[in-house]
Amino acid sequence: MKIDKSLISGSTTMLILKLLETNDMYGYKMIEELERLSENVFTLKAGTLYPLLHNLEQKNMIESYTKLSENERSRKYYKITRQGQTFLKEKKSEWNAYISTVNKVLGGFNYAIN
Amino acid sequence: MKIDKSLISGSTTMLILKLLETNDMYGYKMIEELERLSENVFTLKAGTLYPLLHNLEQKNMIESYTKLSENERSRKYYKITRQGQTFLKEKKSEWNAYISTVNKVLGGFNYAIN
DNA sequence: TAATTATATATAGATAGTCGATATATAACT
DNA sequence: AGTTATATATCGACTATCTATATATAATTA
Repeated sequence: MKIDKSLISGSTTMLILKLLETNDMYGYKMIEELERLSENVFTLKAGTLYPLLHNLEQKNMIESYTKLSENERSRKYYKITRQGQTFLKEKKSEWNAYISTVNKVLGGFNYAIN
Repeated sequence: MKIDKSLISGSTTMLILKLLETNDMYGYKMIEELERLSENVFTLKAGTLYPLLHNLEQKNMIESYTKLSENERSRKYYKITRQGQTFLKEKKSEWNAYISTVNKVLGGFNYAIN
């Protein structure tokens, strides 16, 4: 199912931090992972991800380091910081509050008198 | 709980159409109703709502009519169209797919090998 | 009665998140 | 040798939302 992109707005940061909670990861891999885990629903674009990563690093939510292998090219890995973990926890709480509130409005009966 | 506004992005149209599914309503009342139903979580701003209503009307999702009362001022009521009802149904499906996908990513274990 | 607050609608400019397009570079494949 | 996949980056555009401002009337308060 195709989902209106604007709905996804705002949750990307949370999802990226969630990926990093488990493993350090580089940008390109995040795109693939998000696609895989979401079963092709979230197809994050490079033009969205990289500026977002730079922004999160600037805010000290993540840290980067470059890892080199002999036969591999250098990749820029990101690691979630203590601050980033706290932030993720907050975002998850907000997310839960948000969906329960939307569902309240969607599911609830409207007693309005107008 | 205070929720990051950017998370809410995209669901406003759906929530407005949901309100209109039950009753015809005027703009100002929608703001109040959304605040009441969401228990003060969604505080939609007039500067957001009115352009959104104009946009929905232009797309034939809603229709407006002015209702006058002797001792009351004139209010601009909105009514959901057949097209708007179909659209709302779609938005709800997207919404459900969206939250289940986010939760899949948030809750799931990460088997990634990097 | 005058001033203020609540109701009601509207628009302009700013900001944030995302996208498509484009650029660059290297590894792998044909 | 040329193309495709991998990997990172930036720019300009678009959309949704916000704040601020404007206007007008009804209701309340000083």
